[in-house]
Amino acid sequence: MTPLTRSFFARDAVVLARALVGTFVVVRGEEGVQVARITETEAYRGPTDLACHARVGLTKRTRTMFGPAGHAYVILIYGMYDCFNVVGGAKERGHAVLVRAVEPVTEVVGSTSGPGRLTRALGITRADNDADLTSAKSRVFIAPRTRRPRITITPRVGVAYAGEWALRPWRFSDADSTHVSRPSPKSIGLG
DNA sequence: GACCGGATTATG
DNA sequence: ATAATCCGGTCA
Repeated sequence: MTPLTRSFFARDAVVLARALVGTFVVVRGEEGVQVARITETEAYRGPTDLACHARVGLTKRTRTMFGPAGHAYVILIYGMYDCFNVVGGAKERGHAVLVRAVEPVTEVVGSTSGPGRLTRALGITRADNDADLTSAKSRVFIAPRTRRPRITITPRVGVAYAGEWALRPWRFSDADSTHVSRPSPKSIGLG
């Protein structure tokens, strides 16, 4: 599989999030290559988006987000789960897309529906933070989709603290895939 | 240098 | 419903 090029990623996170549904995550582990198709994403649109980590500006943690598009932004949440994001944005603006679910193409052990689950199943960790997803030499990269999925659009999950930003319809999922995450009870009833 | 609270999940 | 579990961001 051939990785997508930089220009694919260097776009507004909302546009990129939608375009990433149906693309393939390729992970080159020690026991071979794992491939999974992205079925659910969320856009995080830079410093002005109060749900986005970039809202605090350029820090040690967010440095990757403000770097070049097409790199991986992997962070720890709740002390125990890694989240896999893809850096977007035309001008290193702190845009990123969270990958919330994938469906296995090759054999993958464990559930891949849910941001914390897919990283565990695919073996993606913070060690992969800042990896260049446009290079076939990277341990992790992303390859083009082979068909255009039907997309379901909903508000983002788990960002109720972000006020009106939590209502933005910036979550994109494959309408025909069963491999999507279940919204946490906390996020239900937002409006 | 202490404290707070998550882009979640598993279990009761 | 709630515990598990770490660290970045914030304030002192």
